Amino acid sequence: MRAATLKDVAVLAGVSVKTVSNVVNGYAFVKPENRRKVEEALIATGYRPNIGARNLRRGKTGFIALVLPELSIPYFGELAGLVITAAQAHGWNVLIEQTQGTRDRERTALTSMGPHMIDGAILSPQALSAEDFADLAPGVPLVMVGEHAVDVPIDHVAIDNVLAARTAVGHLAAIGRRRIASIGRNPHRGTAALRLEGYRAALAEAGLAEDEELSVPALEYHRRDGAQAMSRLLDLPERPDAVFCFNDLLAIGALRAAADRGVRVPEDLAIVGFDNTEESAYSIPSLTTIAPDKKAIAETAVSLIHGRSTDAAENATPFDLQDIQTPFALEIRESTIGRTRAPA
Amino acid sequence: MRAATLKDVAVLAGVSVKTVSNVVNGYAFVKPENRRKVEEALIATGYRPNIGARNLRRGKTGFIALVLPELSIPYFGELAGLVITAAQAHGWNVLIEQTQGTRDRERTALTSMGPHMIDGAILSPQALSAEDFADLAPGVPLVMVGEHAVDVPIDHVAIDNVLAARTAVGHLAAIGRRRIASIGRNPHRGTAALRLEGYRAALAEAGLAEDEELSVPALEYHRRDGAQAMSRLLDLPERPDAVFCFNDLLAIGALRAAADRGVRVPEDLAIVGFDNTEESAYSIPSLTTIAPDKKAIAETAVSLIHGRSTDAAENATPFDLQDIQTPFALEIRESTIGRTRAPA
DNA sequence: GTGAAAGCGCTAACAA
DNA sequence: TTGTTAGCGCTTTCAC
Repeated sequence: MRAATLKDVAVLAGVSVKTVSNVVNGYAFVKPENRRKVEEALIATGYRPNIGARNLRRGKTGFIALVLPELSIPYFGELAGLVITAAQAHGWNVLIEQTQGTRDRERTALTSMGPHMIDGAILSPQALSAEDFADLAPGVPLVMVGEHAVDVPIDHVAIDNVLAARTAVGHLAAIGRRRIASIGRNPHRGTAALRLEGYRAALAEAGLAEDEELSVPALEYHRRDGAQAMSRLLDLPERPDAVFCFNDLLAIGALRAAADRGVRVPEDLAIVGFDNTEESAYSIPSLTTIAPDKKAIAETAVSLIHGRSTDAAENATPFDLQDIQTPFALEIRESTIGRTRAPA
Repeated sequence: MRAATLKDVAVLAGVSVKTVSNVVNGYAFVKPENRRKVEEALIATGYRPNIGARNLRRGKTGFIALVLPELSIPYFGELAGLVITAAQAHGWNVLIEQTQGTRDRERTALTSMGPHMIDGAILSPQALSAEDFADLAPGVPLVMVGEHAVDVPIDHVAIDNVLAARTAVGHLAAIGRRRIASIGRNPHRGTAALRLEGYRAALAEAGLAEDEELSVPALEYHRRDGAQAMSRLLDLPERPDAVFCFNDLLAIGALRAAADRGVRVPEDLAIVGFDNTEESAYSIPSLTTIAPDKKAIAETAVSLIHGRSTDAAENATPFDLQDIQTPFALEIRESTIGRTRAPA
């Protein structure tokens, strides 16, 4: 049984397609009698608008793309869920593109999505550099979340990474730690540079000397990398008494490595993470972490695209680049101050 | 600058749209000279096909829906990533719909996706019952993963839940546990019934009596619910010496509740989870868990839809309902056998 | 208020 | 081998 079209409904209701269309789209001025007839026919046929056709006609697609490394990474899973919810409020469906964080796949994700495919894109780039943005689908509103490739004239939504890192490390200093390490240095990640900067600033503020060998790089930000990096730190002749990890996964790995060596957290070693993934509230010990307002990030990013995409259609506000900072908080848990209470 | 259309390319190349279309779609018989001209024009214009228009014409949408409770739940995040990858191989994009596990949202997800919107749907229903499937978009291939609402003539892909649960609980019995609890009983989840059945079968096989109060229900399958349920079990006058949790999140919560009470895992209490989420390999202690082959689930589900959707178009194999079982393994870690080695 | 008809960009019959 | 053309289902002028 072929699905009902507008025309089928019109025939059944004995009116024109236009009238049916008016009813379907909530146009106010329809003769009550006709409206009734149409509504009946709508139900009788089980009519559902063909969104594709509508969008083709309207010149919009009804989709936005969300380009991120991997959905299996908790932070991105959580973020994606929030983006989908936020997008729904604007009538958008979300196409998710996974890049594994490679520059190549980030490029193709962006270029393959023709301008017809999507009304906009939100991306969390890991490896993309300025030049890659040259041949982007023009006219597609783009917003970057999290990472910030400098020198690229693209809207951006994120927390203040430097301040957040400073806050995290400041907390470690405030509880009396003196030999504070960091895990996550990475020349290819924009945020890594910012978090490292915040880390250094906090050390300086606390009057602590920086020790090069305490800043351990991590190429990937998975649990495994955190465990490896932590192992290296624990092999040092003079062990750190605290470590700031650039994300929660690294911190979870660090926690694991510490446990494997019999190093007590937080007594011997305090650990702070970054992202406040749900997992961090239940690890043992639970993880002190920077909690970005992910909902705000998702909603702001979607709103920006929404604004741009209607702008573009109408009177085109020319070029007011947005760089929006969303709130964050320091969530203090057992990995820095020890057992206090069971998690909620 | 308006995006280039087929017609623009045709004009520039000095041929007809048909020829351009032939080139774009890889049709073999095009005069070499024309092909060259078209290809040049393609590049010059930066042409990108309008997928929406193509699909409208072809009567397909190029999308499949993935309907699941929440992307922030690790199991679903991981599964979604795999589904997206598998779908890509068939040229599909994936629309993700989050239902929060409520029947209402599951219903609307399924019905709102008109048949025009999607070529098929994969769903992981939590609360949907047989009658809800009555008014589904007809003609849209559907496959259920994981949960299995009985009496519904819909393709299904999952592991053998009874056997998996039996294996998990059998393992607990094999390491000498005698008072084995379970967390996750739930009248509204199809899998819960199966896992409970496997739990009971394993107890019987081990010659262990079943104790009603050791089967604790969980309405949600989040970490918090696992912690609450575990607390209840630890309040019992006669505590269990092992617990089988119906998913990893419950197990993580149980781990946390045990730690809060000073109950040692696995010495005092062995814990087994279900799903083998990445988190379970890094918890402290790491979690013994049932590891379903998620990749197989994702790929099988997508293949089924693919088969159905081409079937439907062509000679319609009438009705051979598929109920496919994918492999699983028992991943034995510290939460049942104690410290052995650091995770890889 | 409503109908007729054009056309969004594409594919595919049919002709040439 | 290629051009012409009719729609896919919808929205939207423009008449009436």
